[in-house]
Amino acid sequence: MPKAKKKSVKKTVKKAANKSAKSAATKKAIKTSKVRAGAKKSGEIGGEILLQPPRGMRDLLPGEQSYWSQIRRVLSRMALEYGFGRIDTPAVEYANLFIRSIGSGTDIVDKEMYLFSSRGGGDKLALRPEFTASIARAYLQHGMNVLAKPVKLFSTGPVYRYDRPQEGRYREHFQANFDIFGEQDPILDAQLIQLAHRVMASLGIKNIQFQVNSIGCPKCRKEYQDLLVAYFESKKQKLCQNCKKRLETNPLRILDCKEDKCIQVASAAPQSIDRLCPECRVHFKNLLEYLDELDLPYMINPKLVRGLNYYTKTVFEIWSGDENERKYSLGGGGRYDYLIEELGGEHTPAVGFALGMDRVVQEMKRVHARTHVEPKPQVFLAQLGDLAKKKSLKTFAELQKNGILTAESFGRGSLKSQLRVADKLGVQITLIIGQKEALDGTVIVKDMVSGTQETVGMDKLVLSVKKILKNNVIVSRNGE
RNA sequence: GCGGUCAUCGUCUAGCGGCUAAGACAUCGGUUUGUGGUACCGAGAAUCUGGGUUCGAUUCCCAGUGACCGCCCCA
Repeated sequence: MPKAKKKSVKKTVKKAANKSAKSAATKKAIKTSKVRAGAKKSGEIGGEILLQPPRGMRDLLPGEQSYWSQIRRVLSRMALEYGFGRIDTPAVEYANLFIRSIGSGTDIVDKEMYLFSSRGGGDKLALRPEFTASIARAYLQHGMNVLAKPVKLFSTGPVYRYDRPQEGRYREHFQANFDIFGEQDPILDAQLIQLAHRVMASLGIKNIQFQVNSIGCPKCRKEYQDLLVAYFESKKQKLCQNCKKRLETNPLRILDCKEDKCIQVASAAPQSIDRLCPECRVHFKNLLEYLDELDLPYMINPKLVRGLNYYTKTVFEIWSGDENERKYSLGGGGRYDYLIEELGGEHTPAVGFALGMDRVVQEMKRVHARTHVEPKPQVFLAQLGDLAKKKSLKTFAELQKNGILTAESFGRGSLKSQLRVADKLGVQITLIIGQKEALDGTVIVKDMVSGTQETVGMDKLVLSVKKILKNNVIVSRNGE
């Protein structure tokens, strides 16, 4: 049988010789189960329980939450300012929704989507790899086309992509998503980029840059694509294996290939912005004028194409940091004027973008951005003895009701250990209820800063605590 | 999907083909009776999983898993 078992028994016996046999054995058993709690292979139903999340997924622990709440606060404020209504859609959709909207031939659909069947086996489902398809679905389903245009929708939540995890790249990651339906004017595109810029600025992330491009509408895109294919066909021998395939499936992506030889070929390729139809050309020109007017940091990247098929006209990405530190984009988006039609609605131009929240957090850490820190309790409630313990819960609730954030450690017995905790938490006041106080209906109010304490009646407790807190604030203000 | 680096208490690290795997931080308890910072004492806590080589593996080899990096792709 498994070596581990033999070993643990051996060790247990050794330990047992020294110490209390029973407890050592028990602990060892628990210890072993920490990582393995069964005998079968991982992933099997009824198999071992791995005490870790699946690959590419992670826990966001309390210590990290100040970044996340800061982002959420900024996002919801911006959403409000720019008139976006919050929408939440399921993380699971029918797979066809994504296949139709993102398009087969894209990496996201072809190799990164989590696909599964429902229990009945009939429904082909998928974990969402992005938001826009779901939002468009909801837009249609709930008849939002009758709302005053533009319709602006905002969402945050997890998305799932089955790719190789690295830093800043997770199989489950969180996106904030903004979509605007019903307007084709590029001023909306510009406004969206402005919004993204302001979100970053509010988070303390300076030094960002937008890359923008226009890939045209279906008409000029088709013409351009034919031209591009013809060009690449003529240079086919010089392309990498992948790009030879892309010639059939997604020729635009060749422009974005990182292989040296492909870069060389692509550098001389016709550019989409030179081949735009008059309408798209004007659209792009106007967008750039708006961006100039807003003084937003952007550069035109003619090779920017993006991996989703539904985009038309404007595409853009957000990058941060200095040139050599740039590893990945913080967000991206673009216009998708035909997606709603593709899904069966009336012609509805639209534009949207997604922000990678995990990457934004990483960036915030890198630039030591300010975070949102939740208020910490300034009061600790200590109890001593059975009667006091009984009263403590009620007192605790009473303090909270009066807006006094209070910490406690009711499970502890000794006053000393409770005071240690109080000190560690850095509270300003410790309230002590002992046997005597419980009988008298009083509380000891101890000022942790000065070390002085006084006994007050239970009815005066709130008042007394508030007074000390107020004084201490003044003292600390003067101290600054 | 391909390639590279790595894997020891909760965390950061040490170590060696062979005695009980060491330390720091953190945690918990104590230093007499109902009072916190420091100090002192004590406790619990780890060699990722599986296989191989070996008398003996935490150490060497292989595979798996995971993290990180590069490619691919993307947020």
